[in-house]
Amino acid sequence: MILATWNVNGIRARSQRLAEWLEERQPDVVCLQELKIVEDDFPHLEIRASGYRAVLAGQQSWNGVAVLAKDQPEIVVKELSGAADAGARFIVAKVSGLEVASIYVPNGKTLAHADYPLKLKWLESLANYLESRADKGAPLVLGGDFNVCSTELDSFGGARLDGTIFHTLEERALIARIRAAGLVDLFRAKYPEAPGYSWWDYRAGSFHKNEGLRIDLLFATPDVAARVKDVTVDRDYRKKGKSGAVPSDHAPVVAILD
DNA sequence: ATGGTTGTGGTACAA
Repeated sequence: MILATWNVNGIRARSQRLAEWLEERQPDVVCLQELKIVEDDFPHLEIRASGYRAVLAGQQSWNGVAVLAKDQPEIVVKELSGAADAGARFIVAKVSGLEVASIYVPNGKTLAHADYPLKLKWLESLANYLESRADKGAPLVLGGDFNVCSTELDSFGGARLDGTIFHTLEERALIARIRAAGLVDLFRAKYPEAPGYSWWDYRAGSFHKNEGLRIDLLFATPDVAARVKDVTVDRDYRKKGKSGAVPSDHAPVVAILD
């Protein structure tokens, strides 16, 4: 079984690359973020042509999250209780005996910006949701763009950027709460010392210089985590496609299970 | 060198 998460940065601009990636990678369950599309305009037919079914929380121009799977996912919930940000950033679906959450954490912009406390509130609400799950034993996968570098290792800036947005003690404490709720960071569990960057700025040759961040994370309950054989970043999908198609600024993160 | 690029939607704004 293959699980994945990918911030596509606009499903319209990325539908061809998405189809190529699905064809090549054949994931069983995929969390997508930054669809930037309303539900009525979502390309369900293209997704279906690739052999997948989707459920989503959509929004015009910004945000938007989906769960794709070869089997039809069933929506559990589309709103995160307690989160102040009303954007389409959260969806939980059931598929193949798993509960799958696809999330897009608010960016926060800067510590001085009004969005920063909203980001913390959103992460707090997520931690609350995970801690209060009715059936804590049920297998859960949580994939998405967390917009937080969990440690110095997760950022090209290392300790230099400590205290700046994505690198604060408050943000990191909330990621720690997700781990404390019993979820395993699949990449970090497998590779304690690898950077594992999944995002590179479009500007200033960041990808070429490998100045990236590991902000796209796959978490899972211990029963699922125990089945993980490998976790990889599909870096080739951060490059232009054969047809010259522009990439997302994020690469897919993939967990291969037995 | 205090920049750079992209997506969406509409010539601004978020990332």
